[in-house]
Amino acid sequence: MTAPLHEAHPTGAGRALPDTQQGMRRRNLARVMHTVSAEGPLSRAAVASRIGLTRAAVSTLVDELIRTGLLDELGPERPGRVGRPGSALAVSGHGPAGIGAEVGVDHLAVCAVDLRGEVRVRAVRQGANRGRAPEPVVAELTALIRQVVAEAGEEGLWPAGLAVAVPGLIARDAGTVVSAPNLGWHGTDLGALLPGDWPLSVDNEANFGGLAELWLGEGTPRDFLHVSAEIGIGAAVVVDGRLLRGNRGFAGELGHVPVWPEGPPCACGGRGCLEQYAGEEAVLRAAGLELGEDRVGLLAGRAAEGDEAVRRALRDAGTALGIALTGAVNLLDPEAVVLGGALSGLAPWLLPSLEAELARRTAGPACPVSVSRFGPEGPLLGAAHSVVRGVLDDPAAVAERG
Amino acid sequence: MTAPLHEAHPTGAGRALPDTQQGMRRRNLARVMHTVSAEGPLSRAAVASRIGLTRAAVSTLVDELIRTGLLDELGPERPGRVGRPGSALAVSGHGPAGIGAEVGVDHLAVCAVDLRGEVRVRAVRQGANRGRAPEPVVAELTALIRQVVAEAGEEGLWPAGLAVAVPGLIARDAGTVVSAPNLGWHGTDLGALLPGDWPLSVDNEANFGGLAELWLGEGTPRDFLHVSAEIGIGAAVVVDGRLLRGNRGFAGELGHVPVWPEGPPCACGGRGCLEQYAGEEAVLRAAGLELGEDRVGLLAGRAAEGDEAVRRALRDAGTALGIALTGAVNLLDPEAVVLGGALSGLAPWLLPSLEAELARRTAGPACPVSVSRFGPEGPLLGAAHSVVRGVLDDPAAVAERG
DNA sequence: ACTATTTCGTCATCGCCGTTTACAAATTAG
DNA sequence: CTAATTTGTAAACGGCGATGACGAAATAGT
Repeated sequence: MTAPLHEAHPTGAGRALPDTQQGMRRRNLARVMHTVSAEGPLSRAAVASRIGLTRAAVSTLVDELIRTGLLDELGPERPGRVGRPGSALAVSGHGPAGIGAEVGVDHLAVCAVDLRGEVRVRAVRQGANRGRAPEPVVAELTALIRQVVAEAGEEGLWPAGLAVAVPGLIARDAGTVVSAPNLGWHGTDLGALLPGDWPLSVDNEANFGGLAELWLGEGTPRDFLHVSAEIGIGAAVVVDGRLLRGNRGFAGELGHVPVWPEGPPCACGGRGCLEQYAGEEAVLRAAGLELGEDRVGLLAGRAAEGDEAVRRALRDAGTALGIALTGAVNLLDPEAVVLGGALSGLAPWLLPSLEAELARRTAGPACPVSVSRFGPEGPLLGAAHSVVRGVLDDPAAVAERG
Repeated sequence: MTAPLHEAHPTGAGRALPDTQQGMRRRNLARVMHTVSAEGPLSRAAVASRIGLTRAAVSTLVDELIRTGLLDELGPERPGRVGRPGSALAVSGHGPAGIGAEVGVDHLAVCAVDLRGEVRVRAVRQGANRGRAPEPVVAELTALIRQVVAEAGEEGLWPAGLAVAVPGLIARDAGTVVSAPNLGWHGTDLGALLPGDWPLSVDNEANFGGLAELWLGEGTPRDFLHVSAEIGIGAAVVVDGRLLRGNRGFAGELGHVPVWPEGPPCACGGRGCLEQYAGEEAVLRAAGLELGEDRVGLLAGRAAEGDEAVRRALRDAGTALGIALTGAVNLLDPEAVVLGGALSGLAPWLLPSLEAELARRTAGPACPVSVSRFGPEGPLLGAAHSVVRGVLDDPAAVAERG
């Protein structure tokens, strides 16, 4: 093919904001931050060559970022090459921090992450939240948050925002929990219950887990499916480095993909949904176990001991997951599937049947399936990092507030 | 919720090109073109208020676009309001045009679309292409293209690019047909067979059909699933106004989503794929008909006559489609599902069972299903318009060449 | 009919920002 | 110790949108 290829879905069209010189400046500040953040200590010249601007332009951008405390000048690099050594720049470990919080079925967790991406403070509170009213649970969470914020403050960090991961459906662009069956919450406006001191975002646990994988996973592609399961089975669909939320924000409801269309009825109104085969309750029932605390640990323990009923239950769950994922993979053609959340702990017993099913139903090479490094920590990390990313994406905004 | 909400998946990060003033200018030229194109004749002041720039800035942008022949000044508007009437601007009907081409199983089609979006020239050539070698088919297509280009030239249009719709899998960012089972083509490099005179793009028929729906459909949302079927069943997944292509460019293979996991074996290696229930061959077989020309017309005709076997076959296909779409809708949460291509002609008999199945398996309000206005013309229109969109997206580039 | 008001398009000026060019500083190569 | 290379900065330049003012062309009010 001699002629250049045309892109049929250009992105330039959907831009909403007017394109002015100030916007250009803001975007370039963001690109400097992202580059330094992603590629460690870097000289001005190195940044310039990476983002395609001149050294002079980068100098003024870096000056501004140093003035606002978002970048630190570490001093001259130890040279190995010819020429004057550059002055290493690094993202500051002080200043704005992302506060992540998680409402789990069995615990509450909060952490503070600095711009470098390091977890600086964390606090966890064990205790079953299933069936408790939102108000006392959120009150406890607020106490934890205030504690973490205070400790972070002692280290020179101030909260740039708060992100809360919840196991349930969240209304898009609003902090309202539409439905969290694990907790028994419905139509709960978290924004009204949480402190309004900082910018707040609330999102599905699976989504934040997927974002953690995208931002922190090593070698994670920009197109993948991140599957995580508690009682429900959720997936984060990441396309071209962006999380797909869907029209109402309900995208990723893998748990209600039909697997055997005439299977057992499901709460959603359908029959034979994935959740009926690979959901926590279904697996426990198939394994002959009862509901209780630390159900994943129980399953993993029994499976490791060689309990045949448990192993068979997990094998069957893997098969059902494989069927549902075959559909998803055919529809989305992702570069990889990543198992996170509770699934990562059960992966050894799920993976064989899952991968077999996926391979059996795929013509060419099957989509690779891997296990998240973060396990149950993914959502919390993803939440905190979403705030950090927000700062990296618009450093000028934070400079105005800081 | 008092605090502003934070976006967890900012787009600013992935920008590849350096952000310079020339880029800003180019983007603003594009925004002017898009605005005028989308909202009909508009004065400079109206454009300015819409895109957020000042009248002065828009004036210079418009001057440049008029100089390069992309915009026309129609003269003073007839005023209904107080104040000096503006001078109406419209997209030019001369200059660059998009050439769309389609390789169908039973026909070849080519058309030329001007920047206003109007089809100015079209040419169709009936004749079965199934099983023919690529070379003679593409030679015929090339002749049609040259004919259309010549006729367009007489109207003052010159080709800004050529886009070809093919019923099959296309390698991403290359003009190679990986597999087109309807035609019997495999690994065919169309770029080498087609004239290299213009920028070329090749894509799946379903994708171009979905883009036509996105760009030309009235009231079509920016998030939807466009399903079309010939022998295979393909879907265009449109997310936030962008076509989702997937890692290898194979996204949207709805035909191989498992519907009944232990159903009849499929060429893909799986069992019970949607194609085994709603694919053209399967429906014809279930209806007791034989393969032949104009198979869709045959089915529609018999169904209209009241043939019970045909109606039952279509009803069952609708049910299978409904099951597969339930999975897709749960995964993507689109705003709508649109049936296009051959399906639009059969919609009266498919829709009832399809919608019933979708509603039965959905908890809240089911995702609305509609039928494309374009029918079998969608892919051709989408292809031609993709070239036009490319011009609107970067008018400066075309000015350099024109 | 005449004036005031409103809106449109344009022009000159200004400010912002990345580029270009030049140069001093700091290192390695020979 | 000199030449070559690379870094960071400063000054002049040029492109581009914003600002403010002004004439042109319509309506609204008297």
